[in-house]
Amino acid sequence: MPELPEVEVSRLGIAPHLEGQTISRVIVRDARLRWPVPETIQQASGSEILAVNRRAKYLLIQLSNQAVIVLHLGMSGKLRVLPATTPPVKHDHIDIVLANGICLRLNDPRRFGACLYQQPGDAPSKLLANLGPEPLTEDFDAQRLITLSKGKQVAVKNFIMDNAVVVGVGNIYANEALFMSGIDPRRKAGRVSAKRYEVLTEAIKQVLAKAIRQGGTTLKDFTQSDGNPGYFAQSLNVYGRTGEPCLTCETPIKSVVIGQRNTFYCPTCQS
DNA sequence: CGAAACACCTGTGGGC
DNA sequence: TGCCCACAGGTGTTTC
Repeated sequence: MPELPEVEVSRLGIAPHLEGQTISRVIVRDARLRWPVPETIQQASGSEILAVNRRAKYLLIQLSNQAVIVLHLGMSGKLRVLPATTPPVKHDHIDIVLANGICLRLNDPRRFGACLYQQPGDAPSKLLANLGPEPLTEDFDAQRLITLSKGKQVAVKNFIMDNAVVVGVGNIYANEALFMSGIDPRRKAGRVSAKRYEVLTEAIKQVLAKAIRQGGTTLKDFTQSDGNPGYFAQSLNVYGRTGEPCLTCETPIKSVVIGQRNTFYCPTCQS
């Protein structure tokens, strides 16, 4: 489900309901997520939620006891804010129940998501250790792409989807940013000019920012935390449009598999 | 070492 | 209508 815009939209949706509230208990109906949900998460009970932050596609719920609940939505995770009395449905794995009767509920059919509990004394999670810069900050710039791509044989599409290079660029927005930049996704990262990396950097920032403004991309099942869909799907130029005319030149959009992922591009506009 | 393949898991849509 | 296969927005691990 989520790339960075969808995670950010989720964060914006849930944060006002959580911040300043006290956790009364945590219900784990199924601990079998990507990693087992730790028993220690029960220690969150009684703590106040100070902030809901985001790093890459991880949501970080900062607690008054100095611990952090780390959530990742994987491919199919969804967060809803509901009355805690709402009967759970299939794949409603975790509830973070608040003292005011509201709960944050995680539903994740494929269970590729994660819910971890990081305490001050714990070894720092390796998950967050090797992440590149946030794409919407000035820490992410063209020079970084130019420097890191030197000599790289990997396809430029895989390069910008590498979380060590820049975080948050998933399959949809990698395809869209490369279309906006006129770059063939199959081109080797080391064979993209500095000038084009300047354009690509701005395209990544623009496409992610616009997607956040539009509430994310709803393809099959993404919904904002209020249950409404995102509206970015209607802005997609190439993703999922195999055989349909390029919106610039009317050439049929092509698809190829790169790095196990479906990849869409215009053979005329991108080189 | 870098690059590619594999793994995890369930639901859905298309073709027959 | 039903069955089977292919595929899905992510990312850590294994293999070459």
